[in-house]
Amino acid sequence: MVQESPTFSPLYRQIKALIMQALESGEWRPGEAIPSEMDLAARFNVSQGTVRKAIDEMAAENLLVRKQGKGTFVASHNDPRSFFRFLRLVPNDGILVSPESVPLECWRAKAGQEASRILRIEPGAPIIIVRRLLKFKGRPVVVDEIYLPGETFQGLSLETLQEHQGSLYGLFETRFGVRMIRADEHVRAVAADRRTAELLQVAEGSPLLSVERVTYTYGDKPVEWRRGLYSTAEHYYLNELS
Amino acid sequence: MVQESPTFSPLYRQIKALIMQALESGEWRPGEAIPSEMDLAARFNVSQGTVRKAIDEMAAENLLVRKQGKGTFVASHNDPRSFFRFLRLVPNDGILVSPESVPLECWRAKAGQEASRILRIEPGAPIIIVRRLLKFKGRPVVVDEIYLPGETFQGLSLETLQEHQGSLYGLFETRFGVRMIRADEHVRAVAADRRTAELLQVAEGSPLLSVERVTYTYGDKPVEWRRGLYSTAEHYYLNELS
DNA sequence: GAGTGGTCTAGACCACTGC
DNA sequence: CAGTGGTCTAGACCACTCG
Repeated sequence: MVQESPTFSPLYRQIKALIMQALESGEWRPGEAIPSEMDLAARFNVSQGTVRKAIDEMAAENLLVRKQGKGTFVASHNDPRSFFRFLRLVPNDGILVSPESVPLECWRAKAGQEASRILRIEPGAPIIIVRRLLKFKGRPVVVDEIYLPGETFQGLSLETLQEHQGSLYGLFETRFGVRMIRADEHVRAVAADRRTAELLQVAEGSPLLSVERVTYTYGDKPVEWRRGLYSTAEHYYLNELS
Repeated sequence: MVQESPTFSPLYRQIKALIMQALESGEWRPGEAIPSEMDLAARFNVSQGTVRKAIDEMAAENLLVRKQGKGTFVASHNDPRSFFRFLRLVPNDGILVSPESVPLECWRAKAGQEASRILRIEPGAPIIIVRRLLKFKGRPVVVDEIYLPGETFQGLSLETLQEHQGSLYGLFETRFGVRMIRADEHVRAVAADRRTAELLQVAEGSPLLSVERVTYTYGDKPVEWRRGLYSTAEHYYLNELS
């Protein structure tokens, strides 16, 4: 037989793509329930099992959350269960506490070479830069410098950041309709510069974790570039390998 | 109706446990094929679909590897595809190269408080300590100090380590029958001590990544505790968040 | 009790591998 | 061509949630 399908894609993946598309278009908002498996099966003219397999994959990727007896929901960074999804910092004693976010600065700039390459925008395109402190139990532990494409985050200001309760990605979701899906982190050890040392109340030159993160939304589109400097005297960066 | 099953466990999980048990008992060795889904279904008196779901989970946990048309195989650290499974260090230029492992020392000792707690062995029980260097393109990048329970790794010597080609976990698998399944890593930034600085050819006091890893075999049994010091001038520690 | 996701089955057919 | 994993279906029943 002739191989007719060099790009063969099983039905459930096509269904997945359709659901993805609906998600991306905002047909269902974060936190809301999507239609039942039976309804989706009817809509796409496939069996429940095929829809199920599509949803299985999306649940595994943290795009959807299943709740037996209730329905399937669009994952949201405003859901308490997602708060620690992207923050891998754990206190030495192992007892997790929610950090307090202290916005320091927020200003406009034009994208330089690096920012334009990473965020895939034109050099010189508007960007927004945010600096903030993360405190655990009142103690400063992380300094973040966050680069955002200005077009996507129009109107973001220090006031917006200060008013908001909850996680930054929760704000991005509700205020700007941007859903953070996945991220890559590059971790290095660096020496604290003077300014950072003061903010984190450590000695100048003391070793800090440098965590560079690029965060992506649907379609692997980068929408955030940030560099965090972590003081790892009282905390560690946890990674589970399997 | 009365809730008869507070500890309800679906059939496919029971099957998974049985397959796990067979794996653990060594019924099939790393790299070997396990019986076909149909055979297992017959053996356990369930449908193929149920076996499939059990295997699906185990494949997702990297315990088994499926190969369409060929069969399902026991995952092995001697498989080239698994070489980088636990090493998250990437060169700045992004081009992966296999590191060269240089064993430096290997000696016997008795477990102190920390080692006994982490490896869950009696204080004073025999342990083996290995020090080694990891080189990329001839340059030293990582110093590892590895603590192993003596009982499990009887006969391990510097010569064994030097003779062996391939990954350390591959050696553990073939020589000692120990399969590394998952690991937790605690990452911090520290200053290079004099001895480490010399080995890594960096200045004393310069910042290094400290990567503490506890590695587990079947049944979440810890079988390795190691501390690595990584020079992150030419490499970074990569973590993918989702 | 109605509606949701979760499990289990049986059978058909497809895609890939190797003899 | 036989044997393997991979897909898809249809239907039955279970576990959970909520009104």
